[in-house]
Amino acid sequence: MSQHRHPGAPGRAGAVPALPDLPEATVARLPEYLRALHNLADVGHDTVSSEGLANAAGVNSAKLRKDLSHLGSYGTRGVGYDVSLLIDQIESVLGLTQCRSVALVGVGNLGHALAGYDGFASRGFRIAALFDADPSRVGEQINGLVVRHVDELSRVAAEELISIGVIATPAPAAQAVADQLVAVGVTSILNFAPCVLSVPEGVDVRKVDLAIELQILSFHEHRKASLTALPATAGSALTALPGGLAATDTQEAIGT
Amino acid sequence: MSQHRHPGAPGRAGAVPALPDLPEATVARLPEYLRALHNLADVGHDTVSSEGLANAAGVNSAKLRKDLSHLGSYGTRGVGYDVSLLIDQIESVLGLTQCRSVALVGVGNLGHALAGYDGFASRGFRIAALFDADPSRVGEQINGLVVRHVDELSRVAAEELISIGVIATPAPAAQAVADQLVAVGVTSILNFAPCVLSVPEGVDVRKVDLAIELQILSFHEHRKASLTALPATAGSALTALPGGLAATDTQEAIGT
DNA sequence: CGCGATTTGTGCACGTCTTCACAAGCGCCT
DNA sequence: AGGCGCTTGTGAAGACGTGCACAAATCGCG
Repeated sequence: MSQHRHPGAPGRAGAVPALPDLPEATVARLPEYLRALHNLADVGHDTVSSEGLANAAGVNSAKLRKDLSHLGSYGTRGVGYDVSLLIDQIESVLGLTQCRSVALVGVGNLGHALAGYDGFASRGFRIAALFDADPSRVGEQINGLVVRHVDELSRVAAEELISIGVIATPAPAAQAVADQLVAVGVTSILNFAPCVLSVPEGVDVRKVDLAIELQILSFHEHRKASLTALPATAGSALTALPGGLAATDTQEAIGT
Repeated sequence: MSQHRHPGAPGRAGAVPALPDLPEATVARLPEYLRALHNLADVGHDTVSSEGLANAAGVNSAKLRKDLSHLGSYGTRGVGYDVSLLIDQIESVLGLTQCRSVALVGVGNLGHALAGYDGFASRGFRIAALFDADPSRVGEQINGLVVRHVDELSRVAAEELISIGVIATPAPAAQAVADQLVAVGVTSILNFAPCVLSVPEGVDVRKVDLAIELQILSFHEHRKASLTALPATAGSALTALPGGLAATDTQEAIGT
C-alpha cells in the first residue's frame, strides 16, 4: 500500500489529527474499544487501565496498548486512560464527529429489520433514505421513512449527502445497485447480499454474510466432533485437555 | 467442557478427511469458494481454472490455489478443478454433509428477519427452534415455527440436536443466553448482540455487528475525505492517483 | 509419439499482526 | 524528597498470511 514518508517534510502545523494510516487490524478493533468505553462511562468510571479496557473489549492488553499508541499517547503511566478523552479521540479518528447519512437499498426481509434497527442512530448514523425495486413496496413507511423506488436514487442522493450505502437486496440485484451507488458518488458500501461486488478502485466494500459465518462455525464444530469422537490417537487424553487445540480468539476474528 | 454425545453410527467409512488444521484465513474463504462453485455449476461449467474461480470469488488466484492445496490436490494440471468434486470436498471439510440444526434466541427486530431468512436452508442449515424471553412474543408463529420461551431451551435442546446457537437479543441479555446455550452443550455461537461474550474454552463465538462495520467504513470515508480535501501535501498528485491509497482487499477482510 | 500450451502446486521472500518483556514515567505514601 | 508500586509505551521476536515466480504435470494436436 501507499506509504509516503517524506524525510524532508517539515513538521505539520497545528494539532492536526495526523492521519498516520493506522493498521487495518487496529481500525477494526477501535469500534469495539469505543463501545466498551461508553459502557464504562455509563457506569461512572473516568479512567481505565489497559488491562481493564482490554478485558471489556475482549482482547489482549498488549494489543490494546499498541492499538492506542498508534493514535497518539492519551494515557498516563501509573494511572491509565481518561475515558472521556479516549472516547473523543477514537470518535475523531473514526470520523464519527459528524453524523453520517446512510442509504439502505432493499427493504425485504433483512432490509426491513435493518431499517428498524436503532443501533444506527445511537452510533451516529442516520438512515437518510430507503429504496426498493419492488413497486409494491414503494410508498410503505418504515420507522418514519418512506420507501422510494430505486430509480430515484440519484435524485435523492443529490439532496441528502449520502456517505455510506447499504445493500440488502437479493444477490442477483446487488451488483446493479452497487453500480448505481458508485455512480452517485458513494465510496463506502456495506453489502449483505451473498455475492462478490466489483467496484472501482477507491471504493470500500465490506461484506456481511450470515451463511458464511454459519459455515465457518460448522467447520469448527465438525473438527471438534472429529477430534472427540476419535479414540485418543497416541496422544494422551491428559495433553488433549489443557487447551492445546482450543481456538480462543475467534471472537474478534470477524472484524478483520 | 463439551459433553458431546456423538451420533451413534460411525458412518464415516469413506476416505478420511484427514483433518490437517487448515489455516483460519483459509477456512474463512472456503464458503466463498463454495458459493462461487455452486454458481458455476448452475451455469453448466464442470471444470474451472484457479483463475476463473478466484475471479468469481473475488480473490487472488495464487491464494486460492494455496487454499485448495491445503485440503488435498483435487485439481488436474493443465485443466483445472472439477467443479462438483471440489464442491463435495469443500462441503465435506466444512462439515456440511450433515444438516446442522440452529437454535435462534431473540425474535425481535433482527431475529425475526433471521428466522425468515431462506439462506439458512439453502446452505444446509435448519432452524430447529426459536426462543424469546418476552412472553408476549411466545407462541407467535414465524415461518412455520412457533416461538417458545427461553426457559424451555434446555428441554427443547435435548430433543433436537442443536449444533449452533444464534443470539439476536439485546446486548444486556446476550451473556445470560450464551451461558444457557453453553449449559445445554452448544459449542458454536453466532452473536449479533453488540457486546463481548465470555465463554469457556472450546466454545467458538463469532460476532456480527452492524455498527462496527459502519464505523470501519466511516473511518475509511473520513480518511479519503481528509486526503482529497488537503492540498497535495508534498506528495505528487501523480503518485496519489494510480491506486496507492486504494484499499482493494476490504471485500474479504470481514470473514477472517 | 513427442511437443507445446496450459494450469496446478509450492518454495521463498515479504509484509502484517501478535505477543512478550521491559524500560520509562507517573502518582502516592512515608 | 525519595522510594515504591503501578501502568503505559515500545523494541524485538515470532507467528501468520500473502503474492510472486517457476518447476512439475497434464492434455490436445499434429
